[in-house]
Amino acid sequence: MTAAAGSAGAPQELDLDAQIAAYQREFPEVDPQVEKVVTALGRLNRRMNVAYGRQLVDLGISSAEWEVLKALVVVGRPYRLGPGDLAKRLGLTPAAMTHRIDRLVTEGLVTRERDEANRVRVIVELTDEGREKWLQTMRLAAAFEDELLQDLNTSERAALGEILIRLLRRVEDSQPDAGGRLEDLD
Amino acid sequence: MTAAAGSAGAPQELDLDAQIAAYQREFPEVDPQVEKVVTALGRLNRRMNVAYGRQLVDLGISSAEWEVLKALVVVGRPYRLGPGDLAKRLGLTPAAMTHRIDRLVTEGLVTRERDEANRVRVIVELTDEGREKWLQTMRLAAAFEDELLQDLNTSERAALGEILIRLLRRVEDSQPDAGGRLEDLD
DNA sequence: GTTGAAGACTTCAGTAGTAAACTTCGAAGC
DNA sequence: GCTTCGAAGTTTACTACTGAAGTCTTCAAC
Repeated sequence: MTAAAGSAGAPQELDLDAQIAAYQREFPEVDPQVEKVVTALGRLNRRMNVAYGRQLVDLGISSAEWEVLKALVVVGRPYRLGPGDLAKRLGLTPAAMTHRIDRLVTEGLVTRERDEANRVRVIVELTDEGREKWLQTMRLAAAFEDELLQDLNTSERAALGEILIRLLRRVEDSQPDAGGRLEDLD
Repeated sequence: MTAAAGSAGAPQELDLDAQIAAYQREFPEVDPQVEKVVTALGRLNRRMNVAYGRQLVDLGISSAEWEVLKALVVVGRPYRLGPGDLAKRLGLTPAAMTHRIDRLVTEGLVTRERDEANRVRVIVELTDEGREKWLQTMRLAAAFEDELLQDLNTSERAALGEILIRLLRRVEDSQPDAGGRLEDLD
């Protein structure tokens, strides 16, 4: 889940086949089958992100805020991390985390306090309200995902998952980690 | 293709199974199979975007610039569009397009001139250099995509494409278009 | 015990985006 | 032929991010 926020409107996309045709016209060496898979993948992902983004708007938080809540929930109780650690996990600079935390504190979704045992450190902790907000996002996301996959039976889902994981492993191998900023979340 | 640019480093991600386990621990109602498919999809897409982004860095352009080149190439000769039309296609505000075009003009990848037949309008046209730059991105992207899909035989590729398109159709139906910004491209 | 270096976070300057105000050209009404 | 309206782009104000500089605490060395 990630996505959407601004609102200049969604891009006006060509039909998938028209897009592939344009690629073939302008760059004949392209393999249409490969391009179709890749383009569909990107487009599906984008649409999903738009959907998640709308759900977040309904819940009154931005996807930037959601990312932070998710990172805190995933580490488990007592739902604490330092700003620097959060920044690494989210792929942001510490400076950006400072501001995100400011907003979340203002909204009561996390607290920020100095670590008394080691006063250089700061501890960001999820509040009950923050945890509840995250649970709400999960309920909406799960409903959307169930609907999205409703046309696929169990074996199709398994096959899709297996192929995606195979592809994922291949990119991760060639991209041992490190790297360039990204855009989305899980 | 879209992606990466900044450089606070890539997010430090949990292992896929560990991530699913965390979701199950914190939100037991979740369907692990569904979550696995969705998470793998998002993660694969992100990794791909990182890869595309690196290629663009190597070629000396940003993904913002690349989006504009692509839109112009896709319309075909004489590779012309107005700023407003470009903004709609890319899902940006006209204001943002003004600045993107500024940069592209400075780099010689597009030209901007008033439409003499209708002096309210501006015409953005791809230069030969801009078209060549786009072709270079396609050559790199195609090589990466071939490598990515090398483990899949033709029927697996076809099956994957078919499923993705089925899912895409479902989201597009429930999301008749309109609305929230997005992040990636094709 | 004071000094110096390292680490963790924040602050500052610069960039790219949105939203909204503004400017200009073209078309229509009278 | 002037006036008004609308469409197309640009400018302005504000937000969120990066990268680099700055501040404050801790730890090690002397």
